Amino acid sequence: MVKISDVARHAGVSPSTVSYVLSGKRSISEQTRRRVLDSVRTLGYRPHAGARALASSRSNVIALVVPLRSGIHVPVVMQMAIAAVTTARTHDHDVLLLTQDEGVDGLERVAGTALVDAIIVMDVELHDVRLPVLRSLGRPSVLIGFPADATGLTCIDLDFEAAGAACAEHLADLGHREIALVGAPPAVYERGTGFAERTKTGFQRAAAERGVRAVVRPCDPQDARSTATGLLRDHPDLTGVVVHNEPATEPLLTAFRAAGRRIPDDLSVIAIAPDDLAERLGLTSIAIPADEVGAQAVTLLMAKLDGQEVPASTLLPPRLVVRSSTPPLP
Amino acid sequence: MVKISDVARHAGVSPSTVSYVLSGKRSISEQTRRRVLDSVRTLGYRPHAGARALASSRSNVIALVVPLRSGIHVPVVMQMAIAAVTTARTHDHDVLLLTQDEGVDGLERVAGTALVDAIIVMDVELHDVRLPVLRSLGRPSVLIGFPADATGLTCIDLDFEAAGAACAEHLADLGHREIALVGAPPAVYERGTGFAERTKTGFQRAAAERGVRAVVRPCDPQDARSTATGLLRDHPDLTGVVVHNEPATEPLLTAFRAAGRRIPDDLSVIAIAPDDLAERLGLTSIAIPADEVGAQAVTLLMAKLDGQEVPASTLLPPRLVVRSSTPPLP
DNA sequence: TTCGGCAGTCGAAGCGCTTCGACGGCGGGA
DNA sequence: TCCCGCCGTCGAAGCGCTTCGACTGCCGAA
Repeated sequence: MVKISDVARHAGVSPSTVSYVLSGKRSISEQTRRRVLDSVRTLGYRPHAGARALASSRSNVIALVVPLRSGIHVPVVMQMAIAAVTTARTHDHDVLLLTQDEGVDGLERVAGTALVDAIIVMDVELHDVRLPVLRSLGRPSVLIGFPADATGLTCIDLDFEAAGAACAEHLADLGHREIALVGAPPAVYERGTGFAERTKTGFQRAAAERGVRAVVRPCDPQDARSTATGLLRDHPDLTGVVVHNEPATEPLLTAFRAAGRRIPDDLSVIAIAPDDLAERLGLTSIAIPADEVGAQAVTLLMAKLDGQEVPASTLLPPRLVVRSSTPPLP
Repeated sequence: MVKISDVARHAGVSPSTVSYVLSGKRSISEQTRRRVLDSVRTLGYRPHAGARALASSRSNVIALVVPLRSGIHVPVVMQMAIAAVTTARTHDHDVLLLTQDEGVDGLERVAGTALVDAIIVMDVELHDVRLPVLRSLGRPSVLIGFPADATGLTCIDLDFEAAGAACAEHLADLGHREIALVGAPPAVYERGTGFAERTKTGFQRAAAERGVRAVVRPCDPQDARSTATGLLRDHPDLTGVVVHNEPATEPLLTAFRAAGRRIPDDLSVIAIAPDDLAERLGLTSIAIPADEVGAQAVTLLMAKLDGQEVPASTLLPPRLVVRSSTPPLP
């Protein structure tokens, strides 16, 4: 293994000079710089990560905690992870993969051993047990998703309120006068805050602003059929539906069709769902911008590592992709 | 930060004794052991990863290179990755996530800086440019998938030959007398060796042993329709089909139906494909055992890190899951 | 009784890097 | 002309851990 003293000898300088050339933390004459860099190249020098971490108390590694539970959409997670790794690399950092099931211990371990400098947690829950730990860990962190109480933490996610509003506005623009939002299962709403609630708020506000009648229904995926028929019974003039409930999306479409509504002829549909699902079903949709979330999470984390102040919450603007399920009304 | 000398002082021993208690590399009296472990616990000591790596030249981290190209099935990759992390943890190791596009440089970087002790590469190609690097890196590695020339490397994957055979046998058991394998696109076969070829070999061998007529066709996903009609025209007595071509699976089913064959009444179908696809389509199938592949890859790597000899190639036995697409013949 | 050997412990020497303080030389202001 | 201060470089002191050799008792064999 070639070490910094080898480079120093080869370049005719001291090890500390080599270090300063490489880190740029002190001014070095152009001539010395060049000589050192030449030696680095010809010797193929690579600083030892452990030694560097020990001396500088910076490992240049961040932890990424990925979720395991079944409700989540794997491609979205993967996309975020890849984006995170790619972005981390542009900041000269690497990514350590942790699974949800390591839980609190995992966080304490990687932070406590100084294996990582900072942490990204995906898929935080409303009352996540990891929150107090993250707050007291003494290392920067970024959460993907919003817990009930995010004080002292940095969070990022899609702006679900804007997403709800965008859906309502799109339908209003097309001429719909009565629209519905079919949301998460009742249990999710009962738990209080969260992305489900936000979508609803945005949807209702935008509809009100446009003078469009708006109804909101929760929906258990297994009750898709009854939700659909109930909705159509109570609101026979309904012409537009927003579905924010990934597993229920396909069943709902089936149920609407079974109830005699052609899509999109009789009923326009927008999904708030991963792009591949919407793509496959040909639905106008708002996707989770996974790449952007992953990349931004890392960017925020890097800023925090640099000691900068960052906004406590980052809401990414929704992007509505129009597909065949929301044509203009005749 | 509490360090080993703090523990030593608290326990009334020397730092080296603490180290030996923790590593178990020298015998320590039960009494001292207990005292040290108590101190460790009450002080909440965690060894500094960087210091440990520097002193022991072992980082206890392995790299996992995940593929990016579009052909791959994301949930399978994710499942392997999770299994790898979980298994690595049982061996007291962590996993660093690398993306394919870091390529050769990435491997040289993480190995050269001693950031990782060993490497797992997923989705190796037949003539992967990373192979020579892996061979010369001086660190253990395990490949998931088989390149054309695997000398000096450790590989693991599903046993596609056995999978092909299992499909043929299952159909033979059910009473089929003429069966077909619809495989990868022609280009894949032309490239020579690889999993496509192996499946074919196993399929043909088993069919021959059972006295069943067997035909093999490559298939481009966009030519699914013509492949299906051509197959049925040339072999009107065909009653069983094995599809080993993930993207073409659904189009092929559609094409068979369009050609007037009911599934499974007129035509039994087996897929060699990810479980979720087969599940969704209700097809009897052989899945890629992602969990097992990921876990075993890590186990092999750990054995190599321990200096043990491991088999150059590990072929995981296929498991055929019977669903509704292959009922017994009347 | 003597002594070899082993179990249990310690001290010290690194592992390879960063960083702090110091120092020589040189340019510019007084 | 003198001195201050800055630029560029060096030496040395760690960062926290592992590990090697050495030392001390103590037991059992001779």
